Amino acid sequence: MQHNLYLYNSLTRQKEKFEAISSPFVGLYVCGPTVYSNVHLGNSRTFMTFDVLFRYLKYLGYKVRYVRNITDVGHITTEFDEGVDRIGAQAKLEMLEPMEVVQKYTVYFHWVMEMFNNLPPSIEPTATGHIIEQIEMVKKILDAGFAYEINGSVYFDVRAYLEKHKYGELSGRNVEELFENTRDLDGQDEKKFFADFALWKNASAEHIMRWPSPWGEGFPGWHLECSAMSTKYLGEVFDIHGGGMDLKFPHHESEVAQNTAACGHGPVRYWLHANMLTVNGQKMSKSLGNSFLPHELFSGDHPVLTKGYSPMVVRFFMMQAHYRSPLDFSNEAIQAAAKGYKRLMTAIALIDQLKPSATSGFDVKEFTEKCHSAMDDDLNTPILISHLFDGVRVINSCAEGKLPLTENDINLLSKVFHSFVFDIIGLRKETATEDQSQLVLSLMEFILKLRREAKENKDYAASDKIRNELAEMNIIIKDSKDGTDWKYETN
RNA sequence: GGUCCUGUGGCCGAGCGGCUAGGCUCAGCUCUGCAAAAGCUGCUACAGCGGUUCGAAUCCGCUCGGGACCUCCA
Repeated sequence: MQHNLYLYNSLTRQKEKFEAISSPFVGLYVCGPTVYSNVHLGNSRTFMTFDVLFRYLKYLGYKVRYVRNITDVGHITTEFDEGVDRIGAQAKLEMLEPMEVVQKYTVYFHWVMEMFNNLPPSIEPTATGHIIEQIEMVKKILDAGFAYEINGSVYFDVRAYLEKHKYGELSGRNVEELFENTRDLDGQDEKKFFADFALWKNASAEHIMRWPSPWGEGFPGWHLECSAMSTKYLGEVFDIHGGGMDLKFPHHESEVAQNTAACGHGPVRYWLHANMLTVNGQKMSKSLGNSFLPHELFSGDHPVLTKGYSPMVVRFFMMQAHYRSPLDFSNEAIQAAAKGYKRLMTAIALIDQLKPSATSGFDVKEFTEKCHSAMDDDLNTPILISHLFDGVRVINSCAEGKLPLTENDINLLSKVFHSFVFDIIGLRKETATEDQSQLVLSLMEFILKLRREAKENKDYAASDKIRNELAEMNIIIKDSKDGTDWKYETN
């Protein structure tokens, strides 16, 4: 595969050239949502980030198997005391069957992914659909001597693991230091060591979600599903694993340990972590009350929001920041993004109307290469977008007859813009279901004729009235030398 | 308290040793009946203090500020 893609690998803390294990195939695993509540905007940012990676790898010609799980059991709120399963807890709260909870929030999740134009993953496995695989993995880890059973639960034995392997490499953590900083180690815990984590939890009498296992009825630990499912669908070693930064520890660290314990080696070549979305400088989170849901952002129906924004404006807004930087949400910032997005889309629509010249005043090849190298540099979408706006200026100048472009260059420019804007960044046109029926076209022609006549008679009150009234119907009038254009716009 | 990241102009946000990021905002000009759009020009930057270097927003140290993680988190 001919390319020059570099990705920042959390494991080595540096950018590395991406080399697929068995090109042209690439295995990509991304930690999906725990479907006990609606995904919020911060979650969406992570999935958008890896959607761009998925898209770019495909653009480069790779055959990507993109696996993104749905966590529908095992995500425990606290591992001390009883261990409350998030799905189970929410089921009680809403008085629903756990699988109703799962279904409800999975449907919302899929809707949001579609609204943001994220491509569906190749496989979207659920934890409950892979109980057998998880039990098998627990057995393997037990057999290897890196886990122990107690009261029907099985825990990963971090101290035993530390004798042969490192724990904490990915997140840069030192277990001894963790120990020093963890207070209140009460003796109530069944774990032998504070850093041990559950592979399999015994289900108490009232626990709804339960499966038979060699250790009695129970349910799998959260970290285990990713290990089991990534191994099943991508193999013992695969190319890329992604997720939000807040999953680095303990989730991903434990995943590495489980795989290493079961197979003798780490599972992943490149670990990628997306940074957080903040609101007023603080991580978006439910407990802080600063999180809002995608549909609230679309409608503007939330105290934090001054108005609604379309999904593509939101996506564009996210793409203007690098995925490894925190991104702060504010009304002002997204307002600015909305205008930028419109400017970009308007220019793209203009490309096909450009009139070719015999010569070109712009180097389209060089432009294309710049766009490529931006993406090659660890998916630097903000730089890519800055280049695209250089292209926007070129398109607009050409449209005004101030800059010549050959027919070949125009075609090339059109191709490049479509590739990067639609295929790679994953924006899509948000045409406001424009009614192109003959009736509408005739009526508009008639209205514009009335306005032209008013203008010719210098009856500007009338012409302005027509323009203003149309604007209220979201029909935007633009006068130019050649006449008057109109278009229907939303937002 | 520990580990790590970060501090750029009115706002957002790249850059990571020398070369205009870009978007939005604001001002002027061109176009225009006026708008809008577009083009051109301009306006404010690299938290502070030291150090390394011919040269630092970029490397090092300290100070101050912000954030993430340290078994809920995308």
